[in-house]
Amino acid sequence: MKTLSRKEEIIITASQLFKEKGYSAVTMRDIAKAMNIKAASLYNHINSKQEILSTLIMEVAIEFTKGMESVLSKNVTPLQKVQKIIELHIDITVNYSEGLAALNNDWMHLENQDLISFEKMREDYEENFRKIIKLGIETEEIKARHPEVILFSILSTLRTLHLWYQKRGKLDVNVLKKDMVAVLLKGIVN
Amino acid sequence: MKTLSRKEEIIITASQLFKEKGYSAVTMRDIAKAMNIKAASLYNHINSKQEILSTLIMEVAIEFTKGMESVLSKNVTPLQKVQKIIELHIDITVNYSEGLAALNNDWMHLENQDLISFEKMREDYEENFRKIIKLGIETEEIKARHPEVILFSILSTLRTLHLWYQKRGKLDVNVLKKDMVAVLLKGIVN
DNA sequence: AATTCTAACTAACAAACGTTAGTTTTGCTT
DNA sequence: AAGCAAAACTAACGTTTGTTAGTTAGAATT
Repeated sequence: MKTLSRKEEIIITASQLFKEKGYSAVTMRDIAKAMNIKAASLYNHINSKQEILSTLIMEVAIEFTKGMESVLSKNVTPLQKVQKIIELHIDITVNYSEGLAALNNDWMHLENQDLISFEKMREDYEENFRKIIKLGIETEEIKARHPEVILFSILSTLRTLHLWYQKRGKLDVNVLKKDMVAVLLKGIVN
Repeated sequence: MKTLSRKEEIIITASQLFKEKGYSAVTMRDIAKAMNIKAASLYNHINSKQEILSTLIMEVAIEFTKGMESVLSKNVTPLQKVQKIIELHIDITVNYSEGLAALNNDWMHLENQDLISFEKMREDYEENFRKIIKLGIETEEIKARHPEVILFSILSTLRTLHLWYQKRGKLDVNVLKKDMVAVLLKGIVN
């Protein structure tokens, strides 16, 4: 068990508050109060509120980018790659729940180069996913529907998984993966 | 074509800004600037910033509640009810895009009775949906998977549809309904 | 022409915001 | 016990926030 630095504790506390109310609605005094210290004390460890957001989001964004690269490098069928992507999202949801919430809800409050980098990473990620789906349609593994609808329907489910994962008593990860893959790929109709 | 009251114009302008940056990050001066007037002038037409949010969200929430009641009253199979719910979400997405964004992202900034009412409506809505799914599993129309996973996977897709509907050049509503129903119910695998 | 209504304006408020500077306390290492 | 680094503190700053009060310009109604 790694001991957390004070800076890491601040970021974790902040991320929990961000998840509840969003970045803009959380003040430095809120974060400090949750740690039983004064707002000014936070600045012994961090440089700005913006830095907290940036640290949180960029860490998760890089995790997605690395995960997608790993999926792309695998020598498997397009459909199996889709399955790997679903599992990737579930792993990140479990390990970075609060950071994921910030990424989903507060990315637009990033500034300067961080915002540009983030948007590029997201665009690349979606484009890679889209290509896999299109390839799967060509090989007839995947049904010939509008790729955009398929992409969006899978991604939106995965992106909001963090909201449910905590509410419904933290299901077993492997069970969750199996169920999600089944529902998303094979539908719900008998 | 109904002419809008000044109050309605303010609410529409605000809702567009809320959708971009979230309720907390939008100031009264932002809203005023977008209308080429001063912030103080807004108060000739509205009582508070909170009132704008409340008006926006409650209107859409009531639309969902009425829609669900209509679905429940229909004498059709559970699976057909699920289909009706999907179509309900798409209709609301098309007609109340910005209000829907506020409902999804900023409901937690409602205050007092509005917050209580909203949470009750959402809980009832989900519970009704859940019951329909469970009934569909009993009648074997729907696959026997964890109902919570089915519920969440459909709802999360529908709830974030508004993000895509504008980005991807406003597809024809009827085509969209058909595709969404197909993907959500029958999956993507051949 | 006088009146009323609508919708804008200027000026200002108290509170809350992120942040800085300088100082004091705390707890470990020597 | 002394010294030191880490981490807290108090006090304050300049801005921005939502909002109120009182006033003015123009259009519609009498």
